[in-house]
Amino acid sequence: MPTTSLIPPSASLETDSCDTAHAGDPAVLADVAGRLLDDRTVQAVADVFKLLGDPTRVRLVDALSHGERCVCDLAALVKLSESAVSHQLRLLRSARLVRVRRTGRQAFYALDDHHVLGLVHDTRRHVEEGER
Amino acid sequence: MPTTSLIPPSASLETDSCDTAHAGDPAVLADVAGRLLDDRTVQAVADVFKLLGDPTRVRLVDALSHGERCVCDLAALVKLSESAVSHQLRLLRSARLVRVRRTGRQAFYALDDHHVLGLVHDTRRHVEEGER
DNA sequence: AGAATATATGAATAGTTGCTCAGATATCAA
DNA sequence: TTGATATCTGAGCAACTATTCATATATTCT
Repeated sequence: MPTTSLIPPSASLETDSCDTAHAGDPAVLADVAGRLLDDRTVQAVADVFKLLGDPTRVRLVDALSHGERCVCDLAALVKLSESAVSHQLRLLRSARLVRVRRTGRQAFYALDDHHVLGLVHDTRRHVEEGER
Repeated sequence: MPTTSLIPPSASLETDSCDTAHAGDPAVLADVAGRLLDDRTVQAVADVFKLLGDPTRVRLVDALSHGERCVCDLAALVKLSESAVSHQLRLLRSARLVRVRRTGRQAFYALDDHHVLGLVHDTRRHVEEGER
């Protein structure tokens, strides 16, 4: 069920939207407005998606889905410099999507979030479903 | 189960990674490399996330989750110009995340993808779980 | 101690993105 | 037709991003 509102989508007659001051049926619109996600949540959600919205970071998450890896192995897997990988891992780490375990001079990164893999898998299924 | 590989994550001894030419245990690394998502999939997945990685577009998807809406109502809901909203809707539309239904001079947009709401909901739950 | 290795970090830069503004298109109303 | 409304589109610009390069830090080996 895509609609949670009790009031039907586009009001009674769909011709009474968008006159002066750009107001649709005020009652319906106010109802929807009251149900919108708050700014903080919207920003937080967008931030997570933005982090996953880069091929390099998707590759890193994908690589880490097979177990923890050190920076230089990750660099080899995603075919980028260790510096570039380190920069990206820092972003993922500051959002707690990955965590580090340091041993000697090596840093082993691992996924630190049971949701992230799910998101990537869902999206993967979605794009594979869409190409036809 | 986060790990799909049959070969354990960091090889037998975790000290045999990253010598010359940045190769960890070649066997393990090659195994992981062979399981990585291909470039096309990675790019497609990142593209979807990138699309959702913007507060305005998250707001639009959220607003549309309560039913179809015309451009100017959406503009009022997300508090942006109709031009800005139209630009963003075009991006969402070209990725088939939303669809249009034109009636007279109005354009009613609706979610065109049963996965997208799920992604937003999952991520919302994730960020709300993370703040504590 | 000194050299080599693994990672991290800051600055610089090329590329991208999201908005505004002005104008185009299309529909409806008088 | 003329004017108003709803949406779309292109150009321009300020802000952001991902990489590279040079360098710093920290650890191990000889």
